[in-house]
Amino acid sequence: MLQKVVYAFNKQRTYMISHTEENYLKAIFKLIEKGKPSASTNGISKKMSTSAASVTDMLKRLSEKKYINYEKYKGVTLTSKGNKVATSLIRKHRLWEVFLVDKLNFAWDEIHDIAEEMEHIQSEELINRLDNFLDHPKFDPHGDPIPDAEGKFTFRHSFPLSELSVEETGTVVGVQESSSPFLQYLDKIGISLGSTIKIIEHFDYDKSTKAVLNNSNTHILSYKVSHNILVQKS
Amino acid sequence: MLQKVVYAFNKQRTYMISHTEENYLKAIFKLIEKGKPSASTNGISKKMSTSAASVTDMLKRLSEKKYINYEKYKGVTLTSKGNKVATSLIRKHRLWEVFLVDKLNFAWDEIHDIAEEMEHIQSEELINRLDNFLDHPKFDPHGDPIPDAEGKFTFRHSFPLSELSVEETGTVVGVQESSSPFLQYLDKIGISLGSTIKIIEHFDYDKSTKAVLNNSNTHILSYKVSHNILVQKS
DNA sequence: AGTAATTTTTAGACTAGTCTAAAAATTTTA
DNA sequence: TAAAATTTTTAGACTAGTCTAAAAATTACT
Repeated sequence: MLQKVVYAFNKQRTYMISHTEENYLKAIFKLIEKGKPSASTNGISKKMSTSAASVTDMLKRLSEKKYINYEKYKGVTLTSKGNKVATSLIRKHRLWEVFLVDKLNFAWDEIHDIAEEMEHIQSEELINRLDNFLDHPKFDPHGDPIPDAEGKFTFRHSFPLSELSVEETGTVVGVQESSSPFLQYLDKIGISLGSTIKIIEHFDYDKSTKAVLNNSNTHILSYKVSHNILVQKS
Repeated sequence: MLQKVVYAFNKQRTYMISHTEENYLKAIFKLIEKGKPSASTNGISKKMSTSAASVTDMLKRLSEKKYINYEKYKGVTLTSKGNKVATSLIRKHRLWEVFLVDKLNFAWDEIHDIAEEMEHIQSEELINRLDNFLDHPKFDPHGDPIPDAEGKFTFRHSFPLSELSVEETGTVVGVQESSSPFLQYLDKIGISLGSTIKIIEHFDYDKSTKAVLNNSNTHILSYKVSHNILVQKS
C-alpha cells in the first residue's frame, strides 16, 4: 500500500511522453491526414506493426493523457495536444532528413530509418537551431512539407503522375512512398525531384503509362510507380 | 507453455542491445577508466541513479549476454564486446557534442543532455559521415578525446590545475566536470579551452589557488574548481 | 431482420526495467 | 578474530509495452 503511493508520486513527478506514445500519435496523424475522419484500431495496428490488442491498450493510455479523443468501438481523433506532438515529430523527422541528405550526403533512400530514431530527440532549441542551420527548408528530400515551429505546413498542389493527362508535362515534386526499393528504382531510371515527365499514353489494360523523362528517354511506368510519383503541371 | 516458446523465439530473432544496457556499459567503462580495476555495484548505482538492486539485475543480464565479466560479490569488468559498445557510445556522444557546438553554435554547458540522447542513434554509417563532416575532430568541446572508428583514443598528457606548481603557467585543455553551473562559472571568469593560467600561490588551508588568467585578471580559485580544470604545462 | 463476417475489446501472460525491504556476503574495526 | 558496518544480492511488487486467445460489439450480407 505504501509502495502504491510512492509509485503514484514518481509517476506524477517524472511525467514525460514516451517514444512509443509519440509513434502512435504520429501513426494516427498520418492515417487521418489521408482524408479519413478518424483512425481505426486495425488501421493503427497495421501502421505500427503491433497487434490490435496492443493498440487498444495504448488508446486507453493516450486518451487518459488527453492526447486523443477515444470512445470504445468508435475511431480515434487527435486532440490539439496530440496534434501538436504529432506535428512536432514530423517536423523533427523531416528536418533531420534534410540534414542527412544536404549535409551528410546520404541518398534519399537511406535516410528514413535513421530519421525515425532522430525524431525522438527532445529539445525544441535543438530543432530550431537545426532549422536555422539548414536555412529553413520547406520540403524534405521526398518532397513532403516540413511544418514550421507553430505546426503550419506549406501547402502545395500536387497529384499522382497517373492522373496527369496525355500530352501534358509535369514536374516531379514528391513521392508517396519512401521505401528503398522504390526510390532506388527511380534513381535507376533517372527520376528525382525536379525531373520533368511528359505523358505519351495511358494504357487502360494495366493502368501503365508511357512517358518521356527529362525530354530524353521514353519509359513505360507501371501504375504502382506512376501512382506514387507526385507532380505539378509545368 | 506454448507462449513461452514463442517468446523465446522472438527474443532471439529481434535481439538488439537496449539504450539502458548501453548506458550501463558506458557507466562501467567510465568507472574503470578512472583507474580502478573493476566497477562495484554501488559505484554503478550512483553513476546511473538507480538502486543497487536494479544494478544487480542488470549485471546478470549483461553477463548473460557476454558484455561483462561478472561474479557475484566481486566487481565487474567489460569484455571486449562490452568495451566495444561503450567506446562506440562515447565516440557518438562526443562527435555529436562537436556538432552541437561547431555547427549549431550551442554553448559547451548546453550540450551534454542532448548528446546523451543522440548517442543512441544506431547507424555506423551515420557516425562515420558525421565524423567526416566535422573533419575528424580528436577532442570534444570539453577537451575529452574522441575515439576513432576502431575505438582508439588520442592520448594527451594533462593534469588538474590544482597540481600545477607555483610560478608555472598552464594551458587549459579540458574539464573534469560537464555540469552547467561549473561551465557557466568558467565562462563568467573567462576560462575556456586554450586559456592560459599562471599559478601565483596555493593556499594549504582550504586548498584554494591564486592565479592569473590569460595574462590579465587575478582570481582565487577554489579547490573544487582548480581540481576540475585540466591543463598542460606551457 | 437475423445471421455471418469483421473489428474491437478484454483477459491473462510475458519481458525489461524499476523499486523497497530483508537476507546474505564481504569488509572494516575494535 | 569476532562483532559491527557496509555492500551486494534476493524476494517480491510495480509500470509500460508487448503478445495470443477468446469474448463482445459492430458492420455487412443475404
